[in-house]
Amino acid sequence: MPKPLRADAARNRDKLLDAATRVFGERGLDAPLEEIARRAGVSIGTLYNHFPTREALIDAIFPARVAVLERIGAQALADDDAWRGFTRFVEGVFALQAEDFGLNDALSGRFSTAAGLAEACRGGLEIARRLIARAKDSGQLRADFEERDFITLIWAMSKVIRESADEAPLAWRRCLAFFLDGLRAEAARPIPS
Amino acid sequence: MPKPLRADAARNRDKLLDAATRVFGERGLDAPLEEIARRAGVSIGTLYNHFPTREALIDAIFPARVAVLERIGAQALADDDAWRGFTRFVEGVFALQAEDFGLNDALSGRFSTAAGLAEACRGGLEIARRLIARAKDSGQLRADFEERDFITLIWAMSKVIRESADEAPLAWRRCLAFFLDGLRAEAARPIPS
DNA sequence: AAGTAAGTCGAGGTATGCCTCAACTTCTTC
DNA sequence: GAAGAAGTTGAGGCATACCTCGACTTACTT
Repeated sequence: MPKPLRADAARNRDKLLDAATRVFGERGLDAPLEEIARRAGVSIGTLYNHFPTREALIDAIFPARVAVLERIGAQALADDDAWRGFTRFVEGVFALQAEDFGLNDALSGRFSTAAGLAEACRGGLEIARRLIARAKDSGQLRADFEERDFITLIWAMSKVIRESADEAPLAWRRCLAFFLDGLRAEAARPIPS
Repeated sequence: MPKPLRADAARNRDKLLDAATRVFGERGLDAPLEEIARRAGVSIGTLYNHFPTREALIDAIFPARVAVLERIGAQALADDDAWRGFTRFVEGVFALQAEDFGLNDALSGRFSTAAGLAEACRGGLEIARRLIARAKDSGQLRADFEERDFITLIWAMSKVIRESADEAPLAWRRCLAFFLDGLRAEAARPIPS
């Protein structure tokens, strides 16, 4: 339906998406749009011509990246061992976040105004829900761990990832290991009110 | 040594500290200084007259707040049960952070350029170190938990606290409970490299 | 009560980043 | 290759926040 772009416009659009992916990846979703335009070798006006809002740009990039998570989740669901599937999924998600500050922001809910991104996140959460249920059913994941706790975990780890990126880029793995040990059914103690 | 302030200046200084405490508490350490001046009923020039940099203002407020942590830590060290002391300290720290976004920023290392604050944090860490050692010695805290993991935990929880403050102000307690269950010696599994 | 040091004020300069639009350039079509 | 549609440009207006400085006001001293 949308009429085809002129050749140069299509080229510029690609350059913009490319630059945006890099800049968002390095600096997060609130990186200055002017830097994206600069890196794309294009004027700020052209950026706005293609993507009238920051959300539009985000929506053009991140749903596909989030979809990668769904693939990881699908593989995890195929794992014989429900616990191993769950942990591999979680580790996979954070490993991706560690390489891409934009994805990090995207998953931790900043810019949830970007409709396509929000939709993709819902898809990812759906898979997470299934992995959680399966790991609980197998008796390996503690019974009181819920979907909302998964979201909380994403918040927690996203900060750790960002904060330690320069100094100790593997710190998040240690932190996650501790956390996962607390999620095993046999480690569970009642949550104090 | 510093000659005494004129009466009105001392009053303004107090009003500024008061306003800054509230504004930092609500909005974090990067709150606009002009709002602090406004809330103090004083001009921006007066703010700069008393506190030439943001750091000076932070240093005038937060060392005392961080010192509260040391008191909590001292109480925790007095607890018969080393594990209970450790967990009470941790919970105490985060409970304070939950009430004060400024303290939250302060402890998670933003504005570590503020010398007095950094010093106070070092003091707090010293206590944490002792609590950790004691809880490990008692065989209750897992042996591979280190001081740097405590710092990582602070990063993690600070984000959870901030993010959930509006929607679910108790989410951090759940998250912390899971995490602490993973810190018990009997829950510990080797950390994957 | 006057003189002066101390303190206050706030308009305005600087910087960053958002976003627009009228003039210009380039592609495509016939 | 001319005309028109499509796309690009970047200066400039807007907003926020930082920070300064010269004119003004107030408190203290004698």
